[in-house]
Amino acid sequence: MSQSKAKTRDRLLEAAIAAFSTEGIVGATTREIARGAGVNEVTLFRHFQSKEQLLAAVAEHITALKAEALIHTDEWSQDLQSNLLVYAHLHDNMLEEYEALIRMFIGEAKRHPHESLQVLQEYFLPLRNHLIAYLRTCVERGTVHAEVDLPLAVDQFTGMLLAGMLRRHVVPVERGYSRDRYVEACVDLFVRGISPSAALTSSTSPA
Amino acid sequence: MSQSKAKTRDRLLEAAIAAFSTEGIVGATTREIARGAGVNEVTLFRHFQSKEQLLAAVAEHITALKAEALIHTDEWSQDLQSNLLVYAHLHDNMLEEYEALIRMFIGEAKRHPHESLQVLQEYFLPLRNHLIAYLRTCVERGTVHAEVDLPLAVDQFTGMLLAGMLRRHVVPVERGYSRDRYVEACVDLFVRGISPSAALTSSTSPA
DNA sequence: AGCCAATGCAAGTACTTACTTACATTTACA
DNA sequence: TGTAAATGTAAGTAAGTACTTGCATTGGCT
Repeated sequence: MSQSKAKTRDRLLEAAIAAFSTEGIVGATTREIARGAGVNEVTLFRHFQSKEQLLAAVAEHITALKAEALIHTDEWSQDLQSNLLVYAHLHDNMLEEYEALIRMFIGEAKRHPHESLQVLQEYFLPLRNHLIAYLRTCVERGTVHAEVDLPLAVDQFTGMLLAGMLRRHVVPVERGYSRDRYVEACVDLFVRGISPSAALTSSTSPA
Repeated sequence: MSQSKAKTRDRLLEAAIAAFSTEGIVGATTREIARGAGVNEVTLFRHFQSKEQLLAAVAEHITALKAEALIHTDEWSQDLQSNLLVYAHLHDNMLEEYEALIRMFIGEAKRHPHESLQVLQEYFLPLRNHLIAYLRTCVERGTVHAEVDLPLAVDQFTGMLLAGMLRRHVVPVERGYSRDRYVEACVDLFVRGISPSAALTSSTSPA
């Protein structure tokens, strides 16, 4: 019995994620969420006392899935450029998969700061730390120069990917390059930026 | 008389921008917008027949202001790095000024595609074209290598700035670097990427 | 079979929203 | 000063919302 209860709870959470993503938090109705889960609206309120608590449970439910994202990231087997390309595509696919949810929480960030931070921070945090740890080994190995601020650089890198996804969905005009080409270009730009090649040009001492 | 009418219309538009930005499109109420403009709610409906038409007028009103943004961008007087730093700070300040509005339209992109595209595209388009045109002269001058896909590169550059703004407001945690430092680092990374320094490392032919 | 938790169903409550109508009042300008 | 456009005031409508209550029904477990 408690298994079927957990089942309907999960279906309610999934339906809530879908409704919140596409309709927004205020725009999504408990009636529609219940219908999407195939249950009565009253059942929704028996599981979650209010719409706010449902939202909190949704945020918890999403962050609980974060461990899965790490499964395929233990292969830093190739050179820096190839490894980063693999990571970039993985990251970009995650962004694409949850694009509606991400955009929704970006818009709702000031109205629901806790849930926004919980989802958008905790979900990508392990991936981010994994990438930073890898780049640190590259610094020791000499394939990344030591002056690089790794957390900042990683934010730049993932920021380019995030902005690319947002552009695709918010300003869907023909931009003259494909999605894959953009991802590859981000890797190229990033690698050139962190490689120990030429002299460092700092903006505080312009050439 | 028609001057005072235009005045109340403008005040309604400004109040609508503020309300839409902070409360979202569905969350913002006509009552609150009218109160913010200091007029009666009925006056709002006499100027704009519906909330939807008010939103459309808001989008038009915002894009009509875009010309102003170009005023201070005709100074490409220094070297590449310095010029880009000036541009980056200008762009970043614009992002910061309209952060709530930008986040709102990102979240509402699929529900109001026309208005989202109108605002987020047309507003930054002239700035973008201005930057591309400048970089084209740099290619001719030899300070930017010729293989660079300029529109893509500019999207990467502005994308990093956009993502930086979003992180500040959506995931407001201490990141170990200041806002200015992030902007400078974006310029550094970008300049290293488009400068004709070392050999090109393409992701299609990794070293 | 029988119990009990989980769900369904019908109806209702209290509230808010966008939007309207009718009439009174202000305000600019000729 | 007179007139007409612009605004204010008061009241109301129709619809949707989150959420509740009471009771009937299901379905798994012992």
